[in-house]
Amino acid sequence: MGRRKIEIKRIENKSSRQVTFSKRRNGLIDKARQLSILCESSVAVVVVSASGKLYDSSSGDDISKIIDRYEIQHADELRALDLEEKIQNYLPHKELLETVQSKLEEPNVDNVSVDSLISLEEQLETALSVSRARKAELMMEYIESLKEKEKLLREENQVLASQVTMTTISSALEAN
Amino acid sequence: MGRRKIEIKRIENKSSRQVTFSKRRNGLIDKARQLSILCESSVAVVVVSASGKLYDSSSGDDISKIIDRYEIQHADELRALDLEEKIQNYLPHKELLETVQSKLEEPNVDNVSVDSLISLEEQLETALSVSRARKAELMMEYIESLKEKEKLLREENQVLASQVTMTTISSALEAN
DNA sequence: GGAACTATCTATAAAGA
DNA sequence: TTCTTTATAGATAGTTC
Repeated sequence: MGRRKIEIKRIENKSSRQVTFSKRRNGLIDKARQLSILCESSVAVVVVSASGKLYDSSSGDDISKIIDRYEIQHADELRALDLEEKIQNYLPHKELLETVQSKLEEPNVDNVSVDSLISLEEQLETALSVSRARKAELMMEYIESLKEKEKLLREENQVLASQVTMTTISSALEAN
Repeated sequence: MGRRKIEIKRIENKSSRQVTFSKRRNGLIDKARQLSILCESSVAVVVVSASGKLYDSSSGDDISKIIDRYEIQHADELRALDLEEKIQNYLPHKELLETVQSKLEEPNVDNVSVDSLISLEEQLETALSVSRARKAELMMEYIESLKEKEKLLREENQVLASQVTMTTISSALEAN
């Protein structure tokens, strides 16, 4: 639906790719908005440009709610570590709290409650370090993907550089 | 773009709402696919229907990678820290410690160990949050530097590509 | 200055009622 | 399927950083 039909393949011209990206991204987000209103649903759209810039939108509900919903669905896939953690770490703490509290109500307190507190602290630390580790992991993954991209670019670069050399030499030879 | 114009508001008829949902959802996902191919980007779409059913699609990369990318971007904005904060909210352990302390302040208790526990915990928390923040900061800096490097490579690449074109054209001209 | 990105306009391909 | 409305290609101008 434009001046002419285009094939669905990477647009080679950088600036028209950029223009198309911006236009179609807006179009997509508007379609998402319409779907959400027309059919009372929630839609989240996340777009990452080639340059790594992030664009997101949501309609019908908060994007984090929609993503949470996605993560709940895929809980088995380790992505929902989040939820798993809540279940695995939060519950024992609750129990532990109750234990500590009940211990406190007993007459001869000290050692037991201090021990419980230490253990609570340790469990809490574990839970926190898991979520921290998850964040670090996400960042590391991202760093790896950037490094990979860099490597590919360097390779492409080298091919191009040798092409320049070759064509220059051959045209010099032809000149003689 | 149908037989007649429709207003963007909830479709009241249940069955046509259902039909529209299905058609537009597919259309949206296809548009996402096209955007990703045309502009070498990654697009994730998550749709939750009114009945709670989940539909998702991704193009250009795995949906979890795209969502990870979203979460990294919003790391400061609390989504990645989510759990950490939630745990801290669910477990007001500082208050608990204070409660314990006040309970223990009654006759014949080991005050010293509780005091040192509280102080230890506070110090630990401070140290951890500082080093955590510092680590995240360093990683973000690193990510920025990688992005910058990528940008430079892309530019260099483009220069080389145009050189190849130029020399090819000029040697073709010389041949005539 | 310059690269990256967005806005505007019109003709037309394509979505969808 | 039909056939109207809409999205968007292409070109270019403007904006932001």
